[in-house]
Amino acid sequence: MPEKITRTPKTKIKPQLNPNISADCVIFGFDFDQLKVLIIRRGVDTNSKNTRMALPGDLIYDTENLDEAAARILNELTGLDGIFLEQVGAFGDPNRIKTKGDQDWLKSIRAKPEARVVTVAYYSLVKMTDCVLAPASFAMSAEWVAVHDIKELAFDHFNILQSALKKLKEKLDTQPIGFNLLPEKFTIGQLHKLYEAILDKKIDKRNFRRKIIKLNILTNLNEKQTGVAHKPSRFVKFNEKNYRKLCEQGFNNFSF
Amino acid sequence: MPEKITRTPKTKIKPQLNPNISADCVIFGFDFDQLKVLIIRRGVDTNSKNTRMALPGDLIYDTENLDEAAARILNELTGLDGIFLEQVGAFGDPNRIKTKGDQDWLKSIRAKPEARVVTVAYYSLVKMTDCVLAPASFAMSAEWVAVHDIKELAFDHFNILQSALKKLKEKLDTQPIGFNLLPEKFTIGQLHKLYEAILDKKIDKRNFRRKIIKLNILTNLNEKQTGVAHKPSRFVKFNEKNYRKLCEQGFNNFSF
DNA sequence: TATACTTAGTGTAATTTAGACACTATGCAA
DNA sequence: TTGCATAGTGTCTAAATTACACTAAGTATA
Repeated sequence: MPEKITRTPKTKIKPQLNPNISADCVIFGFDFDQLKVLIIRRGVDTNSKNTRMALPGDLIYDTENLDEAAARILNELTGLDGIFLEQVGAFGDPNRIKTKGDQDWLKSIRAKPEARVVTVAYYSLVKMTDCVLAPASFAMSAEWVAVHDIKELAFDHFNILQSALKKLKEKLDTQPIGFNLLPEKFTIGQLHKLYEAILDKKIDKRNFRRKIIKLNILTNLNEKQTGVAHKPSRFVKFNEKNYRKLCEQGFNNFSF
Repeated sequence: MPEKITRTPKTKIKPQLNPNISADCVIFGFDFDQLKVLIIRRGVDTNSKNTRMALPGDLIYDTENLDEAAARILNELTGLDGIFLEQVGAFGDPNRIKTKGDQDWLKSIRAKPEARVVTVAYYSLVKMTDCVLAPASFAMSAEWVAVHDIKELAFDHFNILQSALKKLKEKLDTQPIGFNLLPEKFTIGQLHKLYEAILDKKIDKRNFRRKIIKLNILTNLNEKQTGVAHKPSRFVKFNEKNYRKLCEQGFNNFSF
């Protein structure tokens, strides 16, 4: 499974899942309208009434580090590599996986469903269109769900989601990571909408444009939108070189 | 040992250390001059030449949550309870405790020194004068070391320390947590020095005073310094009520 | 006892940033 | 051809940031 892991164990023991440590991923996407999260759903193979939704996650292998485990989970679910991925933190309440519904689920996927598991949560930002979602299998299927529509999740995953959201907002306040959610070419209007979706508030259009343009990290493209029922917008792309230059100057404020 | 833990395990199994999960604490203190960290040192019972320094930490009990584990470690080392404590994150490189010196140490304190251990790091802010340091024992002794003087630590603890420092700086940018490091009564000059020590840069005195005073979270005391070889400064104390009021207004910027 | 030393405590001006606000332009749809 | 939707643009005001220098009040020391 962990085919991307290059680090090899010091011992001769074959890589095995650690029963006490897992990694969960909050994978954010943006459909030009809403902030979405990749959610897995327990299949209909059980007779429980309400299907339960959860964040993708897995126990970690003893040979991989935490970042690698999160990247593996992300890759298995989306086919993507080299994606923005940042740790949210560890979640380790002894009772975080102890409710009846949670245990039912765990019994179907884990060797030791009752083991104490501390999970390390990550959030990642992906371009939704780049994702090749794993086909729905017997055990679970992955789907994009609007953050706003998520009212509860299995285990402590709703809590994890909220923490990831908070972290994402804070990060967006200091670094323009939003580009990770958009395609190569995008419009300032789309970027604007993205900020509003993540920060969950209205941002004045002119103030937003002024501020982002002044940073000089957008390169204008000689291309416009087509087929839209309004004045077409010019496409731009993220200028990574200028961004790095900006960072060297100690840039760390991009709040709205 | 975990006498403060009120949460009881669902199972009848007696609380035991989880071999794969530990908590480490970066305990910051301030001596009115430098930012310090509480460091433990392996005793002189071994014949290794350079004594190794490390952050206090321990495997967690299966019955306690992560915050409780960190609070327990803090309490065991300082005698303090109810202290500011915040998670830094999880550190889980498979090789983080695999060097020769690290293994020698672990063999002297752990049942399974080779087990894969993911540690969850916390940082905490204490009033140095309140600490009753555990007496130096055979195994280890605790001492305050200036952050600037720490060039290396056992395991991945230097890395953890740097992450904790980063987190502390970020937090200080949004909330006036520095009060946790000062006694009840303090002077604005001391607070100023604290900010300079943590942020590791000079801050203009008048701008600092203006900004902190405007927040209205300091209460003037009718008391002055005595016995100092300069104009005595008036003591102030932190006004928690006004601070809460401020927070409700959405206060989240206190950067210099 | 006078002088040096140290930190306390204070104000202003210039620049930058944040926030509020309204209209014309351009393409498609009806 | 009218309506609709989003693109794109500038100014004014208030607030925040930054830079900057002197006097005050104690102790230490010569």
